Amino acid sequence: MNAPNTRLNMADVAALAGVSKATVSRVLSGAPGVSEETRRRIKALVKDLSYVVSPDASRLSRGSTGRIAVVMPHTTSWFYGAVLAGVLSVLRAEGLDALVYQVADGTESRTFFADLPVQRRVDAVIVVAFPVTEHERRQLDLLGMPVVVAGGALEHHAHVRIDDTTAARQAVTHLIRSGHERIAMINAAVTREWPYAPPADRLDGYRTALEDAGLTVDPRLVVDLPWSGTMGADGMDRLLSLDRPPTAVFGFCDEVALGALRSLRRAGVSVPRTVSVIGIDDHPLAELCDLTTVRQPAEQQGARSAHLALDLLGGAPTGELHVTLPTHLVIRATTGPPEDS
Amino acid sequence: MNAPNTRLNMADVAALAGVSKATVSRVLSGAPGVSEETRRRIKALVKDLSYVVSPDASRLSRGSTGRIAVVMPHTTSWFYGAVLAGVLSVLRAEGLDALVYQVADGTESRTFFADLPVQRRVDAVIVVAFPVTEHERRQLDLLGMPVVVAGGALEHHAHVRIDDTTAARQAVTHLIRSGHERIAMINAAVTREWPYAPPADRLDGYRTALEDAGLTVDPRLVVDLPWSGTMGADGMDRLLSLDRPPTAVFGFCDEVALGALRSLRRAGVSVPRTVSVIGIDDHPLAELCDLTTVRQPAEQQGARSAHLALDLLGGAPTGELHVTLPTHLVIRATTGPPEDS
DNA sequence: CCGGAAGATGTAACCGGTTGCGTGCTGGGA
DNA sequence: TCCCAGCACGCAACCGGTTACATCTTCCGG
Repeated sequence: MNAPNTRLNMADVAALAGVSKATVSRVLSGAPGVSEETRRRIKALVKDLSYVVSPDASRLSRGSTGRIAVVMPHTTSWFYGAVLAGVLSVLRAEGLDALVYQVADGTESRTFFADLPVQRRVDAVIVVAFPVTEHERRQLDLLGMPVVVAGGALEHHAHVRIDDTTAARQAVTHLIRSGHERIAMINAAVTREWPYAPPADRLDGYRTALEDAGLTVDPRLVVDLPWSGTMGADGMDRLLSLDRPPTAVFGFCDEVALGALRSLRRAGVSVPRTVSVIGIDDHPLAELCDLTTVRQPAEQQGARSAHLALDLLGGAPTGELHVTLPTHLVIRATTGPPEDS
Repeated sequence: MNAPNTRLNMADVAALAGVSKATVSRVLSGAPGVSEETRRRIKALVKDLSYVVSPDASRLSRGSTGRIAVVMPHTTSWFYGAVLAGVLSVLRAEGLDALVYQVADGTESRTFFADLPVQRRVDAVIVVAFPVTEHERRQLDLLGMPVVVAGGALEHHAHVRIDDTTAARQAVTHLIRSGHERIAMINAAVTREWPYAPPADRLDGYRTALEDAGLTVDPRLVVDLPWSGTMGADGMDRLLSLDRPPTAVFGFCDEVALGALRSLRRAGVSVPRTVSVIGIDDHPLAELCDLTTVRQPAEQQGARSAHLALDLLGGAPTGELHVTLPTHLVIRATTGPPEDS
């Protein structure tokens, strides 16, 4: 294989093959109207020269960019990485490229939705677990291209997600079945700047699970904290300082649950003997920490979103545009019956 | 602000403004030769119409794509996500887009380096902590565009990384200073298919730290395992089955160390009383697990790589092309003096 | 032996910008 | 008053493909 020669363009290849650009183009795009022999000859030459078409030029005449934007608030945490992995694997199979936009804080978000830099650069947008304000949603509507939401939902748009309420119910129900009655929740606080839906849904699941079991919801056992790496630990500290601490704690996600575990360990509280802990996600490190949790399929959410985007691009929305993927309880070593039972 | 109108092109804007495309182009690209008044007028019109130039068309005439490829073996683990975050933040500031390629297993790797799909799609490539075979390296050389390696090194190319040997020495020296003499290492096994450099370097640091302290290197205390989520746990199990288990364990990275912690916890071994554990990375969850570790600046490595790529694109390699970032010992609760001291 | 359909290939316009060069206008110095 | 520098702007070619349409063969039935 020779050196990939970027200086080479289709006209050169055509000249070398003794045909016109049109014929080369037809061969390369698999269009009909070229004799089998010519086709073979050109293909061989192209391979020999390591010629590749310019996607930009191609885009210009064809109209589609062959790219899809993936927008996420950050790339560091497991969930986003996993969703991205799912998206990428599907797109790669289709020969599409992914343009990743990290839109972290409020300022970035504002400029992103004001400038909409994805305009004209991509054919579709996949928004990953993004707290979108009403105004931002309207901006997305104006984009004039398919928008798919992964790990969340957005009016007017296709989405792939889990049922947060159900996931929370699965977690809390497991605690109830184990015999717990004083069950706390450490939740992520939602603000107008951060209108993230899962906290409310999971809180709802927590509440209804308790109510369905005939247990009362004690507001002192629900701790709301702004999102941070140590909010689980902070929340647990607060719960431990109560007169009657809970016997079980449901964390908004695994990272929160792991934070709670740290506080319990430092306080010398035995887990799960004195306090049980459960989270949501099934973060890879949850396994290493023996954390009981409710697994959500992150990579699958990414993959399905990508498929949805492709469907939408194909113009034929064959399947359902609103996909909810199932979650599963994964019992490990941080939950058990309460001490007094 | 009106709806971003994708149907609008520069000719339309020019017609509306009563000028030629050339003038609009000059205004939009900040080129000289346009009166201040015309400039203002066109800018206002452009804003009013929410017109954005087509980056592809622009690329075609200008020659550069305004995009950079980021190639990584996977996106899920913290390190890659953090590097990506660093890259993205720098690129965004420069108005460049990032095309992310996930090249996971051997097959993907082979096709990636054979087809070099990044050709003509980007101006530069950032390769993140990627085990690159000799043949693949040569393919990269042929690419004819700047290549920067983040979290590793590659002949002929710029790179940003940490000194793995030093990092390992920092970890092991900390254990030695705490009084340990039987120090084990759980390392990632390198194969021809996976020619990843850090394992060898970190092993080297482990060895030299021991030798410098006058300690002998016991080969039974070095466990090599193929990379997996539970290799830390598996390695620790093996170490625990020795006649004389070590009093301290150095994990190839934090995930390995956390795996070791799980085995110790399950075996009922007290940490750090009976066995101390240390890793490398300072994974965000290391803090939640109170894991002592050597911190490496992942996001910075990404950011510096991006800057390097930009420098290289600018044609003026101002600074050093080989950057080594410092690592720091972070002492938490999984290390302490050995029991018998 | 002839007309015409089907298939292979070339021609040229077009996608949406960028830019070298040319033109027309203005103002200042001789 | 005349000449020319200098500025503002338009013209048109070009970037590298795609594709509608035209042209030329070739092979068939009549």
